[in-house]
Amino acid sequence: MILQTIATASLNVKVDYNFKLTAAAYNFSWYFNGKELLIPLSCEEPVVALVKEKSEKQLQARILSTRKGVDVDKYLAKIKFVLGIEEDLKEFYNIWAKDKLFRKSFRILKGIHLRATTLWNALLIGICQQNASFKQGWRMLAMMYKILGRKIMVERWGTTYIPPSPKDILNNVNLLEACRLGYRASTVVNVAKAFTNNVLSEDKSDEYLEEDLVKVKGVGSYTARLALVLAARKYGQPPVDRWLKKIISVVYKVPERLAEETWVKIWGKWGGLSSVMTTIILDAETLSNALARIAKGQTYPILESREITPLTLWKHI
DNA sequence: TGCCAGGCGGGGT
DNA sequence: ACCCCGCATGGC
Repeated sequence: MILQTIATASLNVKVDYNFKLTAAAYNFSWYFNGKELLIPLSCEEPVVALVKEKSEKQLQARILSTRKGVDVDKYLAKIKFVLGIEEDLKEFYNIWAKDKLFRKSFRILKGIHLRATTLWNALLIGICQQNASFKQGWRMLAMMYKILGRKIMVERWGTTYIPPSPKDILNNVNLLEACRLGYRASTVVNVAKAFTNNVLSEDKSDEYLEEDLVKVKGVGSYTARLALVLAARKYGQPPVDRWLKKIISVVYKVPERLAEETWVKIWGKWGGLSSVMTTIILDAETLSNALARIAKGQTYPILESREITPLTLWKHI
């Protein structure tokens, strides 16, 4: 069964937007090939979108499925939200251009937006980052897609994977072991149960607050906040892990206990976006390497890096 | 080998 | 409100 194009649309971009960086950041090879971006839109049907640059300020989106009668308008709205092409970051840029830690990356990264994902997938991403290196976390997530997700064929693209649904996880708990999640596996199961019990619902993903998400055992403040950033573009409460806490305390010369407060003072309502951007700026280097780069003043990503970084992940996995 | 890491919860104070 | 520890797994 091959997914075929059932609709095509042009998307006008009105804000500062760098498609390639946005598509590349924290992505896998089965979703981005350097030119075209594949966005999974629905696991049931299944439906995906393929997006590429058409011209300056214009993207082309194709919607692909196995049947014709899908709700094109609904999916187009979803594609726009995922891409963030209506997200105005002017205020964020004003801070970025002047901030001590950020300013050197401004020219390189201006126009990058975070791609949004589902609440469920955002929680999986967060759980995989818990007490693990950046590489280990993304490898764990990749294994979940490959082992528990749905492998599908897409016309003029090839193979891709749809992330496993909560049901897929609960029906194949035995396969989680092969994903090498360690003790994080039980948190994945708890979150999957929360979705199948309707404690959490994808439809309400933009209504949730941190306090709603941390009710799930294994989901703490960091994971909840990261999920709100990635699923709802809620940036008000920044995810601050040990890595970022230390970096903030070094760069701004404050005790670690004041790191979050300092971050919010600098970034205001954009703190959550800045937290994720910091990992991109420093190529998600391990803490000691990140601090060495800060000391050298290398506070911008190496776009052509041969190592695995947030912006080159898609070349490796 | 034996540490330790982009968290977390449970148990202490 | 804090502090402290154990925890699966992989990397060095």
